Amino acid sequence: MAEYFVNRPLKRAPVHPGEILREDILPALELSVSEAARRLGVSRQQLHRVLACTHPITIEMALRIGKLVGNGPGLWLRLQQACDLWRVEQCLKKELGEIRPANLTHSQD
Amino acid sequence: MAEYFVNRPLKRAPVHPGEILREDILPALELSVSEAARRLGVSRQQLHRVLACTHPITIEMALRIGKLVGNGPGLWLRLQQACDLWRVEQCLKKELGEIRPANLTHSQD
DNA sequence: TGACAGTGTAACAAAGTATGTTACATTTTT
DNA sequence: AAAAATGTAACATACTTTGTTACACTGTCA
Repeated sequence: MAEYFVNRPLKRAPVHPGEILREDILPALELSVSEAARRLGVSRQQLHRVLACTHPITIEMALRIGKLVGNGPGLWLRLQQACDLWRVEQCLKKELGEIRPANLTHSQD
Repeated sequence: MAEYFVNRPLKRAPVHPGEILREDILPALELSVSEAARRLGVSRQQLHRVLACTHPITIEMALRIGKLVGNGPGLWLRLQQACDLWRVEQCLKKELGEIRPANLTHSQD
């Protein structure tokens, strides 16, 4: 038991949702990159950047992809947010360490 | 029963996390805006913009606030994302309507 | 009363980012 | 071989977050 469900900062970067899209989803739907981009209403380059994991899945993109794939934007947003969170956490470790948690004042007003 | 748990687009904009921070959290911690900003390591103006709900809680802000409040960034990110999602959905309704969901090909390779 | 700290609001600049467009080389398919 | 799809790069554009500065208003306190 123990640490399986502990919400702890990850040691390594989470999987980028673009990778899942490229490796699993598009093949399952038998969609080429070009055709997927066309149907999503974005440029081929933009989709490519997402699939190459160099650009994030924005909320707009998540809505588009969610509509095309049929599962809604939630999954893609959660995956992307995990990536963003991890990245920003790395950069901010030092600054965050200097923020002291505020204590609740146990006043009984 | 029925529609309470249905994941349906909201009719009205979700509550901005800045409002919760301003109305509930900061008062409970007995922190002024100026002091909270100082402890968060951001400018007073930036915190004010968040509290006034004119600016979003970015991931960086969520990490800072989560550290100060003591509950982590998750809550703030979820609330903010709900706002963002709603806003973008409003702007994209038309375009999203034109995206036809892809059908799974039931191939048995 | 006056001094002072906190707050709301606005304008500006700076830095970063997502996206479309264009171009070109390489790979795959027909 | 021809055509289509893909990977990669550079550029411009628009948008956004943040800090800074400035000013007016409020409440507190000596």
